[in-house]
Amino acid sequence: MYALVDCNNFFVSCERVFRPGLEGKAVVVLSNNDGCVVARSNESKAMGIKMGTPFYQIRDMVRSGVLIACSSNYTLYGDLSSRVMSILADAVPKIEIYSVDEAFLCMSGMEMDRIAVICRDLVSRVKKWVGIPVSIGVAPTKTLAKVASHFAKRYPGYRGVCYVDTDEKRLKALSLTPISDVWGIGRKLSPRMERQGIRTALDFAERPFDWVKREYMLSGVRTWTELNGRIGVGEELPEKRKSICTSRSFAEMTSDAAEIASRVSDFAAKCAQKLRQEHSAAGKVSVFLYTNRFRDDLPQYSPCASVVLPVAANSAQEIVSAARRGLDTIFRPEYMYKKAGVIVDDLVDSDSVQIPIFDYDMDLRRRQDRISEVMDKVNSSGRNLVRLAAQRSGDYTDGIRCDYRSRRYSTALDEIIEVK
DNA sequence: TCTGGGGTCCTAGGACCC
DNA sequence: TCTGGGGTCCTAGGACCC
Repeated sequence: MYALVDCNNFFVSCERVFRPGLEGKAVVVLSNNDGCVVARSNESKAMGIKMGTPFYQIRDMVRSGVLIACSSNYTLYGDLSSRVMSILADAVPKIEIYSVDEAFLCMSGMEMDRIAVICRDLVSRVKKWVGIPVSIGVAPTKTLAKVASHFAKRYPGYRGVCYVDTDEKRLKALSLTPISDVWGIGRKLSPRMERQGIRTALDFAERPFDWVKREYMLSGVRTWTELNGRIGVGEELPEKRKSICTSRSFAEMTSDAAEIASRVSDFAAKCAQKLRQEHSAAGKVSVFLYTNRFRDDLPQYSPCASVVLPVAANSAQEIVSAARRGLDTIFRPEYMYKKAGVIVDDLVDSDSVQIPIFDYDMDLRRRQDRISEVMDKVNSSGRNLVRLAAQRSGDYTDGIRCDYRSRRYSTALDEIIEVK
């Protein structure tokens, strides 16, 4: 059995922990730049506000006081997430953290009675110890556990935990689940399925295997298998990432080459820092640019350039210099850019990097590694006190709008101590 | 005026090989 | 007019997730 633990309206719940006055109110959390809605309280969902709604469309509701907006505060959410996860990890032999607000608990070999005790306990413990409400879905496969957790979340009668542990319950649950709510069926697939007469998860699960395979190939078969109660989704998520991306939208569009170059340098330096944090090195550095896709009155351009490094690297100097070279090949001054980013790919373990035998300046590499080490130490406060001249004077998150930002309630103290 | 960021996996098709 | 067949590997783009 799997238990999927899902934090309810996670970002909103995090804000509520430190502002109890938000309880019972219609609240939304906004993306970077206060651009669009990324989390909603039940009350704001009930008002019809959709995920991804641009903020300007609901600004009047905020002004008139019927809706409260919070800028996103990912430092806070990350900290509360790790507190929740450590409580979950302590309760079961094995946990797979699936996202910032979700984890699968592996309950294999346990009696249902025991599972029920653990789950009930976790709902109240996480609420009491961290202040975050969670819902739990229990079922024989991950996809069914997701279905179960939706019921747990939607109907208070379940008191936070829903079990799909018999075939009867499975069929009932699937018949009440719209196909678009199924894990793995997204916005492109669900309209297509509906045209084929598939309205609910049960409609899909009842189609013959061969038809599913022909129409929806491997990923369709996987979902179909899981809905029918047999494991189709693999066990473990890899512990190390395979690519790392740092990107931001700009508050205002720009064509300024120097401005964009320094932004890209910031993103590249941030990627290098993330690489070092998980002891990885990148074999490839890519840069991408976007014009404003919502402005159909303006010419559109969204290039991407990749630079292959002769030797996998993670120093700020090397990653930034590769990113700048890539940028030079795609930058065109006649466009107005709204967003840029850097992706590092082909990651390898940093202490197993292949060094060429000939034509390689080992001394330079050692110096760069040493410089990175010192930079990381000095910058461990989170403020970029030491940076390359190519970077901007601030940090890569500077210049983005966040008019409704909460404080770093749970991490600010650590920061002050470290700076001292 | 104003529309996020960061990942994974899969597939089709091209390049290349014999 | 007419131009093999069958593999593998890589990559870009598209789908999905939160």
